[in-house]
Amino acid sequence: MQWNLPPVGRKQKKLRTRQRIVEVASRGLLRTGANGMSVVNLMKLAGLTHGGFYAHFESRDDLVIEAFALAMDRTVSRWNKLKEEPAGIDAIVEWYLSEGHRDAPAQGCALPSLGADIARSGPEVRQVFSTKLEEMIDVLARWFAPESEKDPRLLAVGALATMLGSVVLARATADKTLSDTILEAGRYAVRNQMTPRNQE
Amino acid sequence: MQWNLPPVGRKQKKLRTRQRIVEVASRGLLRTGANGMSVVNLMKLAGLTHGGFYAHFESRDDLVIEAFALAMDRTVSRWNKLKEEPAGIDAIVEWYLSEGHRDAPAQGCALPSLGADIARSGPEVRQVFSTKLEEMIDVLARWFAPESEKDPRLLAVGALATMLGSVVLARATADKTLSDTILEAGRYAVRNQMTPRNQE
DNA sequence: TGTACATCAGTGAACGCGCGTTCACTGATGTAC
DNA sequence: TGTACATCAGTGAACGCGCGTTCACTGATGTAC
Repeated sequence: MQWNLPPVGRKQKKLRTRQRIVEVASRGLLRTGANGMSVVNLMKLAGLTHGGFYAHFESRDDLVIEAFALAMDRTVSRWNKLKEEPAGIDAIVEWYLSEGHRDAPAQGCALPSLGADIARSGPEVRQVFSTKLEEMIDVLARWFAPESEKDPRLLAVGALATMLGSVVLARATADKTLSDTILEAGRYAVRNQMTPRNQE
Repeated sequence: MQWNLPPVGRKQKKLRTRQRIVEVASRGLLRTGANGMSVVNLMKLAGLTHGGFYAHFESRDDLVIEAFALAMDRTVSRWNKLKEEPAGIDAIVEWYLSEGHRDAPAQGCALPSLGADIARSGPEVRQVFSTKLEEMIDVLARWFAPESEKDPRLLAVGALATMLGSVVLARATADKTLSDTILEAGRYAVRNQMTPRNQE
């Protein structure tokens, strides 16, 4: 080899492995919570043994931060895709408050699954969270009553809080009828926030 | 002793100890999450050693269920007290979305702290949750636009979801300014839900 | 192209630790007379 | 009231287990010539 590019074969394979671990972790942690998955189980799901983990990450905490950031990115991407549809923000709201999203946390938004865990985490995790949250707010804010005298971002935050809160409640409820009602209540509440009454 | 009442001294003392453990646990778990506190630490906080735990509870899981139910009862009681005030439901909303509530999870509502954990728990925990949630909805529903064509309970659920979601977001955010804004957005959103626009 | 050596992603046994739970014990309290 | 015995709330050492992390090793891949 006379061209002095770095050797790519092994490095690329390692990078793909690393991405697979983060991917598997980001879905697993949404399902089990930030502390619900061991390094052993995680690596097993990625088709590896646990020892190799530390060739890719400094610690389990580091992986959790990356996995968590990826999960939030995935939601932002999904929203950006959904906003292409004619329904626009309605498509986002319908998806967020759907039975499908409620029943498949691993494929869904990180906020209902990990929000409380993040609140208990260190400054690094919370900093990542804040950054990604701003992104989510920005995506939503573009649809929110730009003619209103209220900051669209404020309206977006309210709608996001309503959606995530509804999903938390709907997932925790044992009774399916009540759970479905909660989703409906969430959809109704968000719709109300999208065209707010004038303030007296 | 000729009257055949049960001996009360020791039994009452034991009952008080048991209540103290549940009390300590209910506050500790709000702070740390359902898996964040060991039996050893819990008993230490209650001023005891860990061995005695099993004189009071069959297992740690049993204690968690009781502690969690107590935490939800405490919130219901607080709301019932707040509703005596002239401000009525506004007092509840103001408390829920206050900086004080955000910054003291152990003294607050169980939903933002434990909601996601409950969703991952067994049917017994979720059954308790559903029952207590219905109580919370009932308390809130009495204030919600009884003249509206919409079920007041549906409005109450929407407001509760917005409040709990806002507190989750506000607690997770690293940036205090953003966190305060989230609380404000929550208050604004809930106010909007209390007098919904007419549906077209 | 073929051969000898270097690299390093991934393996799996082993570590120290904290966990939930058990159990023989203690000593303060209750009961019997 | 005093004495002898029974009860049992609480103690603390010990258990087996799963955890995050370390490390000597392996064997496939890359490099040098």
